Amino acid sequence: MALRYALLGLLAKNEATGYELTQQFKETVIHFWTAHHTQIYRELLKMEEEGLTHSKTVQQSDYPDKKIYTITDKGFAQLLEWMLNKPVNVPKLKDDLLLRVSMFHFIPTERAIDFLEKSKEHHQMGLMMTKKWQEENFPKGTYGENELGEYLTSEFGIRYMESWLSWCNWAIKVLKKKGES
Amino acid sequence: MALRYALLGLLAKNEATGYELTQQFKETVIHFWTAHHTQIYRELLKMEEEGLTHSKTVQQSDYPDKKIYTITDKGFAQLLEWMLNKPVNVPKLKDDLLLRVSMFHFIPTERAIDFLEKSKEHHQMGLMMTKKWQEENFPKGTYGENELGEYLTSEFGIRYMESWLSWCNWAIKVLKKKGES
DNA sequence: TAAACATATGTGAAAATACACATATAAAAA
DNA sequence: TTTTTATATGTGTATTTTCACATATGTTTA
Repeated sequence: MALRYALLGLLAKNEATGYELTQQFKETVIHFWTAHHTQIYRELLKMEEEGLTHSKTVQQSDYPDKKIYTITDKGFAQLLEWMLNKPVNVPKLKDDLLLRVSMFHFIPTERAIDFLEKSKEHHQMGLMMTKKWQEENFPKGTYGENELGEYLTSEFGIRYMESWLSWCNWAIKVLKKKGES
Repeated sequence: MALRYALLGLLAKNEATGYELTQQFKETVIHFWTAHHTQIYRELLKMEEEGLTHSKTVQQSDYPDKKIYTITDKGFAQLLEWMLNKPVNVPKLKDDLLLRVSMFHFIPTERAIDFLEKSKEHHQMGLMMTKKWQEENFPKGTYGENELGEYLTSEFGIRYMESWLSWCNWAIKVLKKKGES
């Protein structure tokens, strides 16, 4: 249900195609919401049926046609209604790596450290990219009127990844200490 | 698919009922995986059909009968096979509050701060409880042989909530600065 | 005295999500 | 020269997850 509000929130800032929305999910929304591209396209169709968005098809010669979506007044009204009057659901997390960590006592220590090292690489990469993105979009912490939300959540993403890396280093230390004994 | 491995991991440590597993999900697994109790009961039934677990029903006079599940050799073998040979999926997150934060530019500043203050309370509570749980279960950082995983992930939970709180304070400061102008 | 909470396990149906696949073309990289 | 990547939007199906509800009883709280 809330996927639509994520999409409406993005459309309230800029009109966009399903493809562009998918890219934005990977770039910025990733810090707090995940969705498959097929799910995004289907939700866009449903929202148009309900009059929350409106689309125009644009022909392109060398690429496939694209559908540009805009938010309607009704859509924006529903977005605000949700934001201000609907209860905040508990966060839902599924972290495959942490699930494995929770069973590290079943596997060899070296293998466990491998998992953490690989995960460190991923998070280091993500951290670098998000920092770069942040510098490009909010140089010296300056943000536009309609960018406040993105500014706050991208900072969340950075802090999350930093905290992840620091925890990872701690966990590796614990494992190495255990390996010695 | 991975829910079953979370359950097998817990059962590999101790036999348990569906009810108890649900409690454990709320207490410790919460830091990396969420599941509804009906989903847990259904997965347990399916796993038993597939011979990964085994159950015995225990009659109780004043409470309803309970089914105590144990992991089978086949179940443990599959758990290890998954841990060591299956690719690690990308984490999936749905955070309703952060989704709202990403649209804070649409609502009054005071209202936005309210959201963050309430969220701070939740995380402060969670942090306290997890710290208490950690002290009870791992006094002075000592953990048993089959508790390594829980030790590492509970520390992750604590650091996550601390980082959350610190980000929250930062965000509130940003909003207050904005409110002044 | 009534309501809520803890114990304990589920079913039926709906909604959300993921997986495999399909289509179509150009540019860039291996 | 073959493969991969980027552009762009989907369908059909399967799996996962949630929601509302059901059952049954003892204790605690308002």
